[in-house]
Amino acid sequence: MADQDVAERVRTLRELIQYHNYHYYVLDQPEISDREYDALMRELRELEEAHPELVTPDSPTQRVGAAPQPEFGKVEHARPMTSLIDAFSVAEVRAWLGRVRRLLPDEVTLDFVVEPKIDGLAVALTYIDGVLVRGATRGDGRVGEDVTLNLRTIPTIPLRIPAARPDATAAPDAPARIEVRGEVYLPIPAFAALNREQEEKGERTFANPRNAAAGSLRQLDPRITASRPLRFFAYAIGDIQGHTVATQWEALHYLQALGFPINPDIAHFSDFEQVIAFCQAWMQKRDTLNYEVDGVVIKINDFATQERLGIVGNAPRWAVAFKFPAREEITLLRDVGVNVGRTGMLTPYAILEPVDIGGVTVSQASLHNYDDVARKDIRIGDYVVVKRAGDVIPQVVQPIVSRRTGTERAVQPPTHCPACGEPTVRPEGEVAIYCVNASCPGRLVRQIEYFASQGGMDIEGFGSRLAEIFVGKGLLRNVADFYRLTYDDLIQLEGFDETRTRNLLQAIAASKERPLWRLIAALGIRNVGGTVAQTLAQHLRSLDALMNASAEELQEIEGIGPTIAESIVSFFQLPRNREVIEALRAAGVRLSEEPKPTTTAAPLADKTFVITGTLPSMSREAAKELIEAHGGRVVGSVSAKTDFLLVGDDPGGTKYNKARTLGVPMIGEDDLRRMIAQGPAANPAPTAS
DNA sequence: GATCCTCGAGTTCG
DNA sequence: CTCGAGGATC
Repeated sequence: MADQDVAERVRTLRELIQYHNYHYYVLDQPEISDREYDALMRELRELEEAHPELVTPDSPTQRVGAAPQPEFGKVEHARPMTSLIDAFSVAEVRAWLGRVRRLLPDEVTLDFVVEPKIDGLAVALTYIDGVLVRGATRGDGRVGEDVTLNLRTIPTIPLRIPAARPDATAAPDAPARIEVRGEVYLPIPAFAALNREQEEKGERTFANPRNAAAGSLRQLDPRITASRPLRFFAYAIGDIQGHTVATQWEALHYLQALGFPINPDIAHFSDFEQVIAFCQAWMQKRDTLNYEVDGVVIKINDFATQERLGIVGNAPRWAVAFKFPAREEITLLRDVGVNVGRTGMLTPYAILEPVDIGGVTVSQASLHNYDDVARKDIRIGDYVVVKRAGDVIPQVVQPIVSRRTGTERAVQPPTHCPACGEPTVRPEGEVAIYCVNASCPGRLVRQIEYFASQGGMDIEGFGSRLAEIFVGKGLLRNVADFYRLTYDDLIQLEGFDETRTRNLLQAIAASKERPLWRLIAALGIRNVGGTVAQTLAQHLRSLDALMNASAEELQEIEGIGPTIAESIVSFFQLPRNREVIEALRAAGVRLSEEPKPTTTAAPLADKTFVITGTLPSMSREAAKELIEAHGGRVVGSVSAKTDFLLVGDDPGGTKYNKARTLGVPMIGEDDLRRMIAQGPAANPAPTAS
């Protein structure tokens, strides 16, 4: 590249970075992902390193963040609030240690303090003679905004130190002056509640807890800040007079003694392998926390050693931030497609420019329903925030409105079914849009798929791909046609040799003997899933009884109300559906069942379980059957009525946290087996999480 | 009539 | 897993 071009590129990069700094730090509305931003910074840094004559004092590489907003007073930090060197892999963390080692004499031994890196925003609190006199945001690292009034509304920030502590341990005297640094953040449940509230009020929602915390702290009216449940953890001393501390570990405990909340999960290691293990353990654990953690900060413990290593650019050499893979990216929404569900429900889905989010390439995401799309004002051609949370399934969070060019198109709900072309219907008061054509081929594919699925008749080896082919070839016009398929029908299909053909025919034949409730569920009656089907099967014992029952009779059954009863009656009123039943009967499918012998003194009687995570030695389905076989019930979500949470590896955050707040005992697979073996009275010793 | 609990339906990538 | 909506209960 010619020197002139380099100078031009450097100028362009600086303008771009400054623009994005402003959006990120001042407006709390980033337009590009952290990754894209990092790439810009990296390019600029490399160019400046190759051409030192181009470096200027105001280059973004020489500063952090953006200038403070004019509405707040400016505060100069006693010592600059630096940023951290990032490491995106274990190898990069090791490389950091290697660089540190080379800068120090061999006889220096190192030990490390590690802290989960909470995704909030950094603040500095100044106390003089024990009184909180000022609180500031980081701003550009040198000068921040005075948000004292807002910070004073956060309950865990002491207004006076030493703060009274419940354990009544003797607290040290307050130092003459201290600047305490820490992170202000918003717990995830509070963030979700806040967004719901904002939505109801028709105000803009926040893309993530960090933005919400930043937005809450930057309120000009402290009463608004006070209404947001912000929290605080102290993590460093910026400046101190009248007391000395020698290490980071000591500093943290001194802060705690003064009454500041410190993160309970900090640790101190002298073995670097334990540091690495800590990082990896936290990467696994991050979904189970009720606050966002985007990495682990590793600091060299000894302050004298820190001093020797010093600061390069705007980041200290003695600390590194091990960053977890991103769970959120920004990408282009290319188009919006329409899915036809088994019930005829039409759901929009986003077709995205493929983007890597935490190691997985995401190219599609459900958009739920058209109301949701309209509420979020998502348009085709928008850049959108895409999140892949602990639940793995990607979702489109919101559009980047400021990045619009004016060529974006609004998303139109379909007026005609994409599969059959019939006009669509939107029932009064419902959000969903339906195709009501009973013989819509799109619906038929999904109905067939559902009939054969694991929750239904469980025809092994028959999935969505085959459902499409079989319907397309006209081999299946309804679910009863499964039992008419012959060897000759299948062998002609692509990919079907003799073995595969025989296997599928065998699997279909085996499905004739499924329990009655599976057949009822597999029929796909609206509002009738596995649980309701079991209730119906237990009370009525045969499909004929179900078919001939009136709505009134059905409502006698506990758990069946007017809506479900009506769904069932109208399903069997359709001649088409009665014909299918007769065909199933003729094919020899089991349509009734014997009354179940009453279970005697089941050890888990009347106990409700919720399962989360991966169990060591059995599938969740197997665990469910085991519990039900011994009289217990398994439900999908934790509530006050839940007796036990069965916890496996990598538990989901929602259930785990709810169980913890409600005090629901947590048990492991071993505890469950013990409860079953020991009989009804046995209470488990809940294992530590 | 309000509130809590539970169920059904749809869903991504490799 | 999350959402919306049905059912039971006060």
